[in-house]
Amino acid sequence: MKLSLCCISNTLHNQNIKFKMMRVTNFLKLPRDQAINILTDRIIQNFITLKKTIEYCENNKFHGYRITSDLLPVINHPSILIKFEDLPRQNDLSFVINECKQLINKSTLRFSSHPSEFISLTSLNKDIISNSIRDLQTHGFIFDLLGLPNNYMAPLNIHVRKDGDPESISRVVINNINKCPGNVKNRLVLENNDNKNGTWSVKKLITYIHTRTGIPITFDNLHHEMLPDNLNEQQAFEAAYCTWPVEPIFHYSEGINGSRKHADFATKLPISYMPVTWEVELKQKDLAIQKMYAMRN
DNA sequence: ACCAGTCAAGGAAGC
DNA sequence: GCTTCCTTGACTGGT
Repeated sequence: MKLSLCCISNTLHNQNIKFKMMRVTNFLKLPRDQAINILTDRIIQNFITLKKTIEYCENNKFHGYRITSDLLPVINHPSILIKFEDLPRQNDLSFVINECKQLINKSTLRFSSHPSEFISLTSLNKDIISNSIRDLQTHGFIFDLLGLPNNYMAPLNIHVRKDGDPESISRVVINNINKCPGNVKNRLVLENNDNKNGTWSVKKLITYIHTRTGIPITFDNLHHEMLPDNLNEQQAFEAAYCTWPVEPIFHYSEGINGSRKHADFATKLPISYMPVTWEVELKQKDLAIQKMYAMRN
């Protein structure tokens, strides 16, 4: 059983090793130079936290790590728009990023990222699409900087969020995916979703998008439970599995009382019908993973 | 030192 | 057609 940590280690968090944020309103309140300096300090801190979190995963024999999308707060916001290379202290940034890169280079972990829920490749509004693609590009850029594979070994996983006619929505999605640069497109994968009466089950993603593009489909057990679309768990798992040219990264979580609110800990273990790495979306994070590894024994 | 309120985003759902 | 909620963890500002 291979398990992967999502973004944050609660253990490190309790030691005050945290990812730093910055809010748009706060940034805009300050003189731009001062705001950029504060932001840069926080970004450098974030790469140090990233390094410590990866080390923690290694030391605890985890099998993967989902890199947080909050490494570079607010830089892509339409009213801020800073290019990474325009940040000050480039030497300091290069230094911490290189440390992460070296660590990743000798690591056996699978790395991934799950860009924000608010990224939309389905919108008919051009600004929303260009904002979304810019955000994805930043993810691709960071993955490149960290020396991560430019392929599905290091996937960028997003949802198709809009419900409705799968034929017309899929056409919009595919068209917009094709606008993404190679370092995004080569890594982009799509995950099943679970809105009430929702559209994007594993089956629909495969039928309307995978078969036309080859884009791999991420299986999420909880989303599948909420929207099975006439496939049982094994069928959905195997159908999604077959869409990946490399070993898949799937998502495992449990809801509280049949809801989609994530539970603290697992009560059972995911069934790997075929070998996969499971990203564990449980609130107790690394503690939940450790408990799952202990349950196996 | 601590706590409650706030915040970024697009879409869904409720009225 | 408008408002509220969803989600997340850290920041902010008041005490």
